[in-house]
Amino acid sequence: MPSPASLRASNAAWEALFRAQVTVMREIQKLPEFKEISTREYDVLFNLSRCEAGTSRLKDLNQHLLISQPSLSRMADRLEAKGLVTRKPDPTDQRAVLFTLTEEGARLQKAIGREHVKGIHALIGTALTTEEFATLAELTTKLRLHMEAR
Amino acid sequence: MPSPASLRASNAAWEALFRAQVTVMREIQKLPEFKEISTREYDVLFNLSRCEAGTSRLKDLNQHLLISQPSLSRMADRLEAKGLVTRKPDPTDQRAVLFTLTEEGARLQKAIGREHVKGIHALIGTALTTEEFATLAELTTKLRLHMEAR
DNA sequence: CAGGGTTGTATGCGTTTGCATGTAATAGCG
DNA sequence: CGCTATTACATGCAAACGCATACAACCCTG
Repeated sequence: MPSPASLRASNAAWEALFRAQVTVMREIQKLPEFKEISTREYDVLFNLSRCEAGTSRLKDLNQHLLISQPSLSRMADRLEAKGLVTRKPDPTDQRAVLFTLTEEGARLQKAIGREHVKGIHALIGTALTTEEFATLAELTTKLRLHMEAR
Repeated sequence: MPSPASLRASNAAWEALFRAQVTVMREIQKLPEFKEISTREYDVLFNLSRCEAGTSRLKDLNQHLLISQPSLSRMADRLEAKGLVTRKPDPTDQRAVLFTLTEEGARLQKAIGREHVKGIHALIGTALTTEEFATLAELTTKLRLHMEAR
């Protein structure tokens, strides 16, 4: 049975984190860089760009996203149709499909990413000090790693 | 022109915050308390419960949510059909509609809220110390308030 | 106090989503 | 080995979403 103080601390933090995320994300969605593709689609391209050779299985990619597996499968259809990713069978597992950023996809991701960096900074750059941002990054990273290790 | 260090600090923090939110939210959506209603619907009930007399205009409510105004209007239809909220014209502005939690709606929100507190704690309670949670809450609250003041 | 602009909500419509399920490949167990 | 369970992805279908727009009430300026 956790102590009331411990319950309150973790809940207050999650609540505050979630509200902040909603507030920032509302503004991010209005930024010009997300006229061409949605934030969800960009998130897929971004996650792919962090993978070895811009390649990932759909399952592994899905792990880092909020959308369901069927939704990701269909989003992959659309991104493929736009020429931003390719689908290839995984040679080591015939069930799996490897998604890879095309050159075009990688280029678009980088272009949007650069704009996005400026956009984020314009939105929140003066909200906290550099030290506070660093602390925030540390704490949220620690939180995420704890979840992933569960 | 912001310094590169400032750009990096705010972006790294947002990136880490966002990833943590995705990771935690993925697990939250699987919790049993969100079988009956979705996390998005709960979020509406929760926000309403924080309003004076459980009442808010649709516009004001929408300010705190990621979904669009038309989506909220239709979600209100569904919540109304389930008997969780009521719609009444605002006497001070005939254009506006006041949403109010019904007793049933307030009861459900509290019941889910209580479960949710336990669920959150089970997910992240041991990820950080109480002091770290407090710092995280402070920083994310400061970030949100900065956004709202823009 | 008229007339055009603005604001708050609802609705038509095409798109995206999730759930349930189907299919094919792998893993694991006797 | 063979047979069932599991895993990875795709697809049918209904629900939910966002965009554009309609509509009505307010507001404001002359």
